[in-house]
Amino acid sequence: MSETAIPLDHESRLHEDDHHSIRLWLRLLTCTNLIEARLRSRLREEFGTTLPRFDFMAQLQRSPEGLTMGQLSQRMMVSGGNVSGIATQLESEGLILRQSVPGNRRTFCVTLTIEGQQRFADMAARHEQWVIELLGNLGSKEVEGLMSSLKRVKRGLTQYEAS
Amino acid sequence: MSETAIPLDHESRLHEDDHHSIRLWLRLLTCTNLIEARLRSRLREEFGTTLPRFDFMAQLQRSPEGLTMGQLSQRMMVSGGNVSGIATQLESEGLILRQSVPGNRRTFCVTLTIEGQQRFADMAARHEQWVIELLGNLGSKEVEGLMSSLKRVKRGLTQYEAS
DNA sequence: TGCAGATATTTTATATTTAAAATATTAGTC
DNA sequence: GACTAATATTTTAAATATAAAATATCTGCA
Repeated sequence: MSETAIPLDHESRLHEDDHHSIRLWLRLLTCTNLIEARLRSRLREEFGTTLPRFDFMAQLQRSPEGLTMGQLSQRMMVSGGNVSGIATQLESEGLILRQSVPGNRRTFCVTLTIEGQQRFADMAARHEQWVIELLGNLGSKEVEGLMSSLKRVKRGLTQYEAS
Repeated sequence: MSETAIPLDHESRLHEDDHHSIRLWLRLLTCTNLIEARLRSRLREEFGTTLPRFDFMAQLQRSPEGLTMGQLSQRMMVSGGNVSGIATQLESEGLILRQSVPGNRRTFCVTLTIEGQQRFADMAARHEQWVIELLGNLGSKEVEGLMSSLKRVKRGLTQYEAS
């Protein structure tokens, strides 16, 4: 038991004759789910917030000039209705602003408030520590290899979409 | 624009000075989300079902002797309440059985019905095609490299949990 | 100008998900 | 046997997610 406990996860559903793409997909899913679960529980414990709210604020912090709801939806890879709901929450908590733009009355310019910036900075520092802890056992060679392979995966996915 | 359109996704939130672990994490998240979205929409279009339901049935098909609710929860990496709800649905549709076990009145033994097995077989064949399409642009060398690196990621995550 | 179609967002209805509480059962200990 | 703790599952409440409908606005064109 102490030697080689087989983890039970998505990969438990594999058959011996499954295609290697299936194996890769399930391993990818397992790793992502494991990391997400850790980050989610820590964000909740330490900051009383959630992953999508953190993600929302992270995108805004990266774009100090502000983002529209549509841009946030695209970058967070969730539906428009979803960001709309999260924005309503964060706005009511005073962490973001939804300002109307002079030239265009359809769009909003969403930015972090000062309080939102400070709050996010605290969380981001801890978040970075957590991710480094979670992935820190990899050497830089291995990280490089993963980055380039995953870039190919990503490119294959996005160009596939176009065809 | 046609040459090198920069995709807007989770990685858009990166800063120049972010740690390489953060970069890796966001790329992992992006790839997984992209694949999940494709699989989800196709399962809905072609079979009118969802990813968690497919996952639930996949785990059962892998274990013909049956699984308990707790085992399903662990392997699907979701909460117990979640599998409980999915099981209720699949049971009402006649795709699974939730049988009580003689020696232990706490647990259920969940199995696929004959209809469930057939239904799953149809979906699994298409699912495999989709995943091969989505990841097929990778050479076998690259898949091997990803598999071994992700194994290290996974090991780091699960042993980290213990410490 | 007027209008058709495209775009941006929100709303609605429904489904999913989690965490935590509730329920029920089992196991261990004295 | 009785009591405590652990285990297995379901239920509940709140948050999250999607798809589709509804609103509102903009753009282009005749």
